[in-house]
Amino acid sequence: MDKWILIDGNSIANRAFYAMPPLTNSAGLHTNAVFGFTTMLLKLLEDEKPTHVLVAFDAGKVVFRHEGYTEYKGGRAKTPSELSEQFPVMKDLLKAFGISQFELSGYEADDIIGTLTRLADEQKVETLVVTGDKDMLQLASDNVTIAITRKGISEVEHYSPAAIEEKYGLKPMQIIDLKGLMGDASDNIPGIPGVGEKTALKMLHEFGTVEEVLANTDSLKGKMKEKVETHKDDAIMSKKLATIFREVPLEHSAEDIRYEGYQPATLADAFRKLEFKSLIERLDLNGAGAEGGESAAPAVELNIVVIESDNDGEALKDMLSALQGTEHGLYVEAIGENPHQAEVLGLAAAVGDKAYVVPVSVLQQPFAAELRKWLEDADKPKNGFDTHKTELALGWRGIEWRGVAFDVQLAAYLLDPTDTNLTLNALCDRYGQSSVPHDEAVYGKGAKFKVPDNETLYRHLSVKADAVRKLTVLMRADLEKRGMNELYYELEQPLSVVLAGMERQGIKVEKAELERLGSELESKLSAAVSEIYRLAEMEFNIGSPKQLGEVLFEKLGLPAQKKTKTGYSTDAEVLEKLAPYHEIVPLILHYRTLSKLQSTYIEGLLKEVRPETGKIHTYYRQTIAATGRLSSQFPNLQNIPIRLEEGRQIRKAFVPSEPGWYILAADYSQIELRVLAHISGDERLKEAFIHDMDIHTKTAMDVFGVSADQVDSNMRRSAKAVNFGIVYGISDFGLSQNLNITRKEAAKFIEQYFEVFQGVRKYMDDIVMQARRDGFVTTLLERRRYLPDIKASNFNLRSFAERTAMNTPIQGTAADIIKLAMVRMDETLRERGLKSRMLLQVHDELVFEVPEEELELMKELVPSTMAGALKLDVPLKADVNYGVNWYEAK
DNA sequence: TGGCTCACG
DNA sequence: ACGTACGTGAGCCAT
Repeated sequence: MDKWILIDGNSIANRAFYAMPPLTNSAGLHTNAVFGFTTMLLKLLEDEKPTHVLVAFDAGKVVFRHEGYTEYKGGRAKTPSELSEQFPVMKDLLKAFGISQFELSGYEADDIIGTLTRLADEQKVETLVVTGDKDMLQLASDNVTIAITRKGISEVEHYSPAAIEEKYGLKPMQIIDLKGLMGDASDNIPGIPGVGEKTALKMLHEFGTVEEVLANTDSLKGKMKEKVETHKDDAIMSKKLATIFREVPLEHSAEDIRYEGYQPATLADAFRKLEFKSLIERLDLNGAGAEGGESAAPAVELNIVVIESDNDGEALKDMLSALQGTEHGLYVEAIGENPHQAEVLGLAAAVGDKAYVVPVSVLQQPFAAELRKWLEDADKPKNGFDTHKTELALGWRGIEWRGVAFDVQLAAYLLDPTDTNLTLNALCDRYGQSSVPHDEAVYGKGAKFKVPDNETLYRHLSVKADAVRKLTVLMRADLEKRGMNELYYELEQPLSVVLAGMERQGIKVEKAELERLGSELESKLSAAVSEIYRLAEMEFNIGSPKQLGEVLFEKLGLPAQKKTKTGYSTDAEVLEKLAPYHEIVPLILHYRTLSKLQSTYIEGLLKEVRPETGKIHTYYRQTIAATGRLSSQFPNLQNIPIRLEEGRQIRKAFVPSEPGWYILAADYSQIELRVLAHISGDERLKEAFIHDMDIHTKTAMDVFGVSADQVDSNMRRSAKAVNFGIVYGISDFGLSQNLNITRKEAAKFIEQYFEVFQGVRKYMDDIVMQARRDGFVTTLLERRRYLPDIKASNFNLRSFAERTAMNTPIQGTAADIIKLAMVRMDETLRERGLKSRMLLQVHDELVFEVPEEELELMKELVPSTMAGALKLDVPLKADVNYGVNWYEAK
């Protein structure tokens, strides 16, 4: 079966150019559009496995559409030279790929593609059109799917005729009617002024085509009628301009676009010229082409010494003396996502042009005692990568890794906390270092994972250690430059050690208690299931949103609320609204609650309890959250139920690990709003916290202008929602959703809030301006988050960035504060020789286990340490509770 | 593997 | 006119 891919070259190149950060090769040639284009192409080839591929380009100045309308595409800014210089490069690269490209004087890429899709329809060949231009949706058919780029270029959304129907309620051909009515500013297609997408869709749903709309203007009202009638001709012309011409005189046949695959050598040479090192790695082209494998090798050839047996005592001595200074890099390879269970393969150390490798089997032998002593010596500084994981992986094998001086991964996170690819390979690319091979290329992935032969493995570890050595120097300087030394060395680095301690300590969980709750749930579940089947008069999988949707909206005929990509939405919000219509609905909500508890919290947690100790050991990730918060995995202990009593019972299973001890939990009171009071300097808000008032009640008093005893529960609830909204970066829509009120009412609340809390309004305005000016926002401890979308022309992207600008300093500063408290608390417990142990962190809460004799002390010490972690213009406050389990500590 | 749903702060 | 509240992780279903 043939499969064609037709790519709109100009459109994709444009998208790539604006989506990618600037990038040049050493000759100064801009390459970002080429790079983006290429990554997208590779993904397409891999995902779609086409038999035929064509890239079409616009050609010539005079496009036939100009005849009769000279302003077509007139308003468009001139293509910047940084992009136009990349077109010839792109065309050469396509040649190297062996991919055909068409352009034809006087026609646009759209028309060429339109013509080929006509052939595809005639021959019934499965075809994918790839473009950034929604106009192309008009080409969709049973054979032809349109892939539209979104979010840059890495992702595409596929549109079949059914998908278009679902999203717009239109047939593919009606897309040109849509454009005819609403126009397209980017192509200078006028449409009818004042008609946007919403209005246009409404008209088309009623009348079907531009012509029918124009013939029925009588049924329109007032201004709209007038506008449509005065711009009849514009609409007709716009429709014509938006119509893709599908009869281009091509002198080619389908055979001309057959794709046979690329020649590795040719492609390797082309990539090398462009300095696309990561792509060479990705396609494993190192051995290919003119330069053979040399280019991927480190600039200076590493001299690798493998320490394999006790005959290598001398080499080991060399290694240890070389490691005395701080100019080194260490890398410990620990395989597996969960560090508590990771398998350690070995350790490599790079100093100068030398690398020493110690396989794990050797590391554990008697003659390596000196090395182990060095690793365990807190006074011997070590530079590593993901040392948090290393500490856990080695720790479970009896080696206490201490004395981390610098961690390249942690530093990279602070330098850009939104970076989701914190691998050595990616960091080397970003910092212009010679590339480290992808782990996937060395080990394979998934079921194909395999440790390679020793030579390959040792080389890989050496190259990584060498990369750590080089990146350490660069990143230390970067942290310094950004004023982040204190954040790194005084907070995050020490915290990493504190976290590892908590994780290894673990928290004791009573399996029997979970099992007891589990069997209660089981009987409630089976009762709910049979009742649901009875009311539905059929059996189906309640856990399948698809089947549930069919039952609710088709069989039972309940009114569908909103839709998702794949069908009816059945989330809790929808079901709440449906509850009055049918008694099955509350049962389904109940079923959802129960099955969530059963699968995630009973079965899920039971699987994580270590049989030897009865404990659960979570793993806090310190390099994930963009705001600086921690996250918790394997299992997540930061989302144990509390809001509903049924789920809260789960907490009864979390108990102290020593008999007679207690669980003590302390949480910050309103930390985010206190932080907001501090950074905004708003006098009223500060005043409220200085007097330790109930903040939601106080907000209600001020916003509604009433006295404390006049605030009813509804007013307080609204005020609470407004306070939440303020922290999140408020929008009238968001608030209206949350409170189930109209947008207008929500907007009024917000306006009233800002009238009263003018300092907060000023903060919100200032922080957005600051983000626009600097490109980033910071927390009190100089944690930084970049907001590249703050200047985006796309409303959505920009609005999102603005809300993030408002929220991140607040959420991030709160994260800074509790992290400080954790480091202090750990020190204090140690210094005072206390037995109490810090076990968990849940964003604004710390959980300890405490022996009876320390209870009185800890009840005072924990909240005072938390409150004193950072001095603000308002007091910080923490409440403390304790009990025989986590449930009782409330 | 991605989408949906839902648990937490 | 645009379509949203901020930040996470896990289980299950459908593909």
